[in-house]
Amino acid sequence: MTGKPASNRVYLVYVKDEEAGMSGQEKRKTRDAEATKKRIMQAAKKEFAKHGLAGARVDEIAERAKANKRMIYHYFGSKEDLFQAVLEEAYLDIRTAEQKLDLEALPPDEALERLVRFTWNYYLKNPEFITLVNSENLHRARHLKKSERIKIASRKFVGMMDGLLDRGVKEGVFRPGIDATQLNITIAAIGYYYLTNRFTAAIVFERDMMAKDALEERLAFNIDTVMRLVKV
Amino acid sequence: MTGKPASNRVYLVYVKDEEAGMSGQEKRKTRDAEATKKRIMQAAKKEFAKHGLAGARVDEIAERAKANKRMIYHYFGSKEDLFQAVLEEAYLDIRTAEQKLDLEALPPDEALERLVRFTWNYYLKNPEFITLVNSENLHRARHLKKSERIKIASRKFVGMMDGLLDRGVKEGVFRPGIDATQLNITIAAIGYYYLTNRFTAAIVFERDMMAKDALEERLAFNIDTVMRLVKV
DNA sequence: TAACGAAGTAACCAGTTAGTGCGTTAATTG
DNA sequence: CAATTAACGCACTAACTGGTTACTTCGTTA
Repeated sequence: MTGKPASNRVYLVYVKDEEAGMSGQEKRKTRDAEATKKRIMQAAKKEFAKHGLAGARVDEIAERAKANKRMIYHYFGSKEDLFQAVLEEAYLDIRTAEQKLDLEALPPDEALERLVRFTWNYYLKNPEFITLVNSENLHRARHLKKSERIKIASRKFVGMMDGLLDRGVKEGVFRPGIDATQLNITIAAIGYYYLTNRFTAAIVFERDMMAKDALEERLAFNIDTVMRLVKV
Repeated sequence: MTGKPASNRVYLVYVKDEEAGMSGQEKRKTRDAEATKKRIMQAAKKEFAKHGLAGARVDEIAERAKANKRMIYHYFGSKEDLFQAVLEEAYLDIRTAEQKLDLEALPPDEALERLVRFTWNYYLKNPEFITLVNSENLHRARHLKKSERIKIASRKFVGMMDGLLDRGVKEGVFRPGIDATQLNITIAAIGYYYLTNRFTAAIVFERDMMAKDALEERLAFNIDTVMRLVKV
């Protein structure tokens, strides 16, 4: 009736996570902002990859990350901002891995084959990347547009391919006049399409697209395709 | 107080759609199940293509179709069933168009080029197809799996390609040993990937992917890629 | 022409979902 | 060690959304 009404909320005491017999796993520290952020990012990557931006559920991400939903909003601001963070990290990861291929140290044709193999294997081992990119394109690259870091990393990547093609032409192993962008897109396409559309393709072609020999056959076919395209 | 309470709903009188000066367009009949169904399908195709299955809004579809939401559930049962209907129609449409190409009447190399051109142009003119397929793959082809009609149409399509390759080998214009499925996937991939990922690609490659000359360049590159792949 | 089934409609509902208010608890620092 | 700061958590809500109820009205046909 008078003054402030007493809070009717009930708060539980923190439960120590030292459950008996649960050792072996490194014990989660009680407070660790970076670790929590990382767990949220990982969980979000999975969830966004599985259901797309619209289909993903923030509650699900929180649960998977073993974090409170409030933390997501604390660290990332909104569902969309979280998506953007996840997407940016995914792009940066593949671009970084590409830089590590050290293609400059190899003869042009070997370098190109290595790139085709790498691209294929990266998609294969990081299926979330493909789905995230699909989602982002459904949203007309609205999020990627904002990332300056991605633009810089992309330029470096395109430059690397330009250099590789030039070198191949100079050494007489590649025919001249090939556009680096077109080649890049093709290398990505022949792997990406196979993997992203493997479910519908399995029905159309009545094959198990993910069988070990099917995957090997595809990689060999793709290398062949690219080599026939560039060789003199 | 007693007996049935009177309905408190207010019903509006049907509004005749003979708005002054709106002629020229063929007047919509007051009752036309087929037309309504078709409008719903078209609206759904747009909405699903634009936002994906999860992102699409049934209310939006109803509005765009100028139909009542109840009609969607009356004709299609559920949002998912509507998606399935739209997807099936989309697949049937491209498979039908392919059959009409009459590739058997052409020399093998010309037939193949025609198919590459057709595939590219079909994707270009039917952007919803690509996005629907992406959505369906996000859902692991859950809906397509149920469609027997698609399976039959697919078999016919694969058979056509098999025949074309065989004929090319016999006539000595194609090299032997090419797998029809791999080739098919590649033909689709190099067009599909370019178009579906045009938004992120525009950022990575800093190009306008949809500029007229960019599109022409890509088609030429794709034809070249396929021809180098199959020719002896 | 009465009557019946199909086409059409608006209001409603129950469950979901992104996002918050407001509090507690652990770590850090003066 | 007191005070401040940052991490964390529960309960809640406003808006949304797929689906339904309960009707009206049109077109056809027995």
